[in-house]
Amino acid sequence: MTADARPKSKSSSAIAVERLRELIFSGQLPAGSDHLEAELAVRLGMSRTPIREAALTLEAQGLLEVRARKGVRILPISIGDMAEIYDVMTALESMAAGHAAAKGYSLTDLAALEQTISEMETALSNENREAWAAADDQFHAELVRLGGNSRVMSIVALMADQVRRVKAVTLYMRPLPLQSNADHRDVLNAIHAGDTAAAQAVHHAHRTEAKITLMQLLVQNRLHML
Amino acid sequence: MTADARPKSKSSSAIAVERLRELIFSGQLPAGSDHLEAELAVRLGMSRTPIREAALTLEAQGLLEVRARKGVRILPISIGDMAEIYDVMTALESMAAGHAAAKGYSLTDLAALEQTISEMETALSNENREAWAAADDQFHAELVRLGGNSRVMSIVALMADQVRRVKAVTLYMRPLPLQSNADHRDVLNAIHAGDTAAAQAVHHAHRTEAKITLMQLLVQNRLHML
DNA sequence: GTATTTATTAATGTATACATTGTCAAGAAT
DNA sequence: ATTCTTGACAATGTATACATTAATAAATAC
Repeated sequence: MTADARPKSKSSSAIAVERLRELIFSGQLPAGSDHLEAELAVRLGMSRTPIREAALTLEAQGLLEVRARKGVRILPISIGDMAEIYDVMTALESMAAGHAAAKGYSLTDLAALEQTISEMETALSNENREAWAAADDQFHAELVRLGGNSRVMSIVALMADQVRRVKAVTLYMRPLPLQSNADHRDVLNAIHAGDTAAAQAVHHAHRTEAKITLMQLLVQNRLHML
Repeated sequence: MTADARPKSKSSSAIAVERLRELIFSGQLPAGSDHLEAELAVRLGMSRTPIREAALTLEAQGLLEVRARKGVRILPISIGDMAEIYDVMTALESMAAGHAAAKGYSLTDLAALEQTISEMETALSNENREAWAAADDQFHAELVRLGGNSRVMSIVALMADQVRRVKAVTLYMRPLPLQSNADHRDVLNAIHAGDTAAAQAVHHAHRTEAKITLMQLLVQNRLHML
């Protein structure tokens, strides 16, 4: 048996997907901008073929759009888009919370969820918004995982991707989300108690509140498009 | 040269997506079967490139899987998959029904939905299951459209695609869905009355019932994989 | 000066040649 | 007989050449 560290050579196409995602989320490929395939190929040091395949994949994920003879356009996100995305997340995450409660998870099973809440509390007391946002993302991902529906996991992950750029902008505009954390703990408790209706209702209310807060923030700051 | 009157020339890639979908839904590419890219290219009369691009697209849509050196595999659907799919549809369609009720649609706005219900009634009295299934699909698509969330429309359409093959099998196994039609009319009435809670609740119950019926049917007939 | 037509061209869409790599089978060593 | 090694092969992954087409500019007619 070989003692190599399994470099696990990834395909250029997979690398292109990763790198393009990074470039989009970091803002190096700004929303609304157009980019020629050949240009991106040079930038990533590969031929047009894997770039095209990556573009197809990212188009299916809703991050960009390939337009004939105009290159790929990084999709901007409007307030209306955000409303749509939040509604989808609200519906699916609430269902996941309910299903999670029905599964009779032990405290051990819920340790990961508990962990993300602790991290959010720590981040809040340190007023570290970046850390809080990261832990919040993990909380929602873990909640959905506990729901046990792989399709819900995939869809919610796609929606979370689309909302990521907007969150980066709004993170420092709003007050520290103190109430948010109490909500999270309520959801955890309802799941542990096996109360499906409560888990679903509490999380639904939590997400609805978050949506309203974000919408107001976007309107007040004239962030109609990001 | 052939006098093919094609005013609009679609790309080979787009044609490949269409044709492959047809082949999958018609069962000519059965669930679980593997197919080499070169093979499909010959079959559709084009090179591997558009076939690969179409495969990428269809993979993102959850209809098949591209596996290195094994060709594309048409994804089978298990009972567990069906449960997941129905849960996603239930959550999103119920939300759409609620939102549709909140929009204060006039009878004119709801004419298309009314039309699909009439078609289902006609199909039922004629015991025409194919026509009923087609109208049922249209009802759900129209309901989601009235909800006004484009992402919900896309996601539900994807789920409906995945469920299509299974429906073709189960269509003649179950009794005629008489209750189903009454449910549809209840949903329409709730939307017209502007009763968001009722629209959501009634549709949720309708979908939950449909899921249970289908699950029992699959288990009883040992259809663990399709 | 304006508008219509035509020609150029730049970028994608497609075909094909080539590189890479896992699979599978045959054979050697134990 | 079994397992491990090795190597040929076959299929995808990638690069590149070529075809197609819509946008743009140029030119001509009015």
